[in-house]
Amino acid sequence: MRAHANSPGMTSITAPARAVGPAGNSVAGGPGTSPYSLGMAIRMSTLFLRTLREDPADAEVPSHRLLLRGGYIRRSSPGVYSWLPLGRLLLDQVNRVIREEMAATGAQEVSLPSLLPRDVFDESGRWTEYGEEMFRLRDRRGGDYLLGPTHEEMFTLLVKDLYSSYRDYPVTLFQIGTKFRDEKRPRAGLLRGREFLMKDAYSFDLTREGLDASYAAQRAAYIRVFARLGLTYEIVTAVSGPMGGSASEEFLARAAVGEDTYAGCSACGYAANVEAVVTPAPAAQPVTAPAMTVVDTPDTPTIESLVKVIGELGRDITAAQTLKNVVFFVREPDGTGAPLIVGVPGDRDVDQKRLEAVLYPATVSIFEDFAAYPQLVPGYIGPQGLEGVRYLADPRVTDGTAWVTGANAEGKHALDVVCGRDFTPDGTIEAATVREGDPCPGCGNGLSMERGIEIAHIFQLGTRYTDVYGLDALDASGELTRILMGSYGIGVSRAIASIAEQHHDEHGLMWPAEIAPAQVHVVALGNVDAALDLAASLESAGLRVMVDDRAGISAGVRFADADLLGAPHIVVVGRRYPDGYVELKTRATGNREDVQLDALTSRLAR
RNA sequence: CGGGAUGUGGCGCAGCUUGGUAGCGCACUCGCUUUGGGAGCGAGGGGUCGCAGGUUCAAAUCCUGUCAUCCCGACCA
Repeated sequence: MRAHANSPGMTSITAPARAVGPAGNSVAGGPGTSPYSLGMAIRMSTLFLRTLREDPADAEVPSHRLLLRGGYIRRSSPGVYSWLPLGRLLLDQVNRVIREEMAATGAQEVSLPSLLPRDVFDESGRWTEYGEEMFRLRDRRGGDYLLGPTHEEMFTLLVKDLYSSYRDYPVTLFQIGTKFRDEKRPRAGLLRGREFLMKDAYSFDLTREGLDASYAAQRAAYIRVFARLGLTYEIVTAVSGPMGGSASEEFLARAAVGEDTYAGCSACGYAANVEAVVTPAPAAQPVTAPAMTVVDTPDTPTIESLVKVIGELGRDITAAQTLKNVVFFVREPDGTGAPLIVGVPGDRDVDQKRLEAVLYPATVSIFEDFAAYPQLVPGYIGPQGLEGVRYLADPRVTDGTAWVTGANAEGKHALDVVCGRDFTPDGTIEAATVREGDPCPGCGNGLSMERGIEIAHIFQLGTRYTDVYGLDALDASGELTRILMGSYGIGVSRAIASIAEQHHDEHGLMWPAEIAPAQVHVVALGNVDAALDLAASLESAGLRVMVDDRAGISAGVRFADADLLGAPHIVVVGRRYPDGYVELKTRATGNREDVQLDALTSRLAR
């Protein structure tokens, strides 16, 4: 495939490389100044590129550092980046892979606006639900608009606009475009931006089975996409977040700088985002504990101090036998709110991320208004005899389990407080922190915790949006059928950063051949004409080629830039060229060998 | 939103304590030399020192305010 040719029938309109002088800059003006003309190698002598020798001070993570140093991207404003020519070429390659795999599923590409009217989002509820994360703006007439964070609403309306018969379905549409989220704290370059590139696809089906099939097709396509992008990743079960929906999986690229934590089980293959990890609940057990007693435990506001004091009273307990009760304030999207007490084993904390995931779309904050609830004694709260406040317990708090917990009085705790006898929670909740070694819900073995970057999220929306807009199809018997929807997103710019995270060393980037902006980087040491000739012949053999034809640059700089820019193969046209040899360096391994010119193309092809 | 730090040419930094009219390295331009792993010598161009007030004969430097950026945490996909 001729990657740079954007129209199959087009041929080169530039002069052949051969005609260009040794200085590499002899063609002034006209089409020849393009560093990557149609069907021709990228010429560094005219490429809009300046590599940086030193790390920019504000770049910490490897992908951000190297993409900046290599001249792929430039920061424009916080969390917003420009793509320079090399970055743009890289992006084109990644988009090409995505488009090919989308086409293979039968999905059709469209392009919807980013500037969206408020009323559409009022109907879906997301104008209020999405919160501060949404970029909002106002036009001259005072009309409210937003910059799209995702496009469920618009796609649903688009399909409703055109389709009304069961004969039209199923259909899957996708687009690759810019998304906007007003991050409180953008960070790590491309990994978490306020403006970013996303491929989002939406499937529309008549039946549950159809939705399952569409979901499976997209999931399989994603597996192929990420394999071609050279990413190591894990598919984990997830919660669906602000988009709503049921079945939900995330693709997490393994990376130390990842912001998502997931739990994996090597024994049975279970993998879940830490938000979605299910705690195996022990079976209810008969009550064996003696009757509840209350003891004086002054100055024990923490679990640690409590365990110590109870021990001094002659009762050896561990933190895991205590019940910690944390008060939160839960605010619903409509603005109403109420306190909620969450009970977890004392050796664990409440993971607010997990808590919010369960309570979504409500938001959670730390409870402070103890004056309004005199029955709540901070540091000494217990579930027994608690009135007027909702109490949800960890799944490990099953009937018959006995706990040491607060006695709802300053300086007092209660022993042998038995669930089902002394108190009954209003329900269970997954909110406790998950730890390395916790039992796997699939098989009971120990879970391990890993960090990852969320590069894709797929979920079955069902009728979440089709209900809102009334997207129906007339079936064969003339009845209306509600359409079932699925949503499938790939963070394109984030995936690129993830590739950089997984494929680099101390010298620079190491792109997989499939998406490298140039698959071969030809370094001219002295003999620029020869290098250009070679580049042209490699290009005509179907490879994407970049050639360092810059004048007056020392060999060391050329080698360093080649390593930094990250083409998988580096070909050096140097001292043995007159004998018919060039040096071939494999970027990923650092291996170098002399290769006969005649054999080079076939070597690179395999 | 809490904590920490920083704003001086395109990039990385020094100068600020003790005010005196801006400097170093890289990059860039020109010349000569050099030419297989970030070359050498020489000559150059480029900065209202984040912004606004104030103190002072004089402010990058001192004072007040403000804005911005980065990092950690919290939160968020």
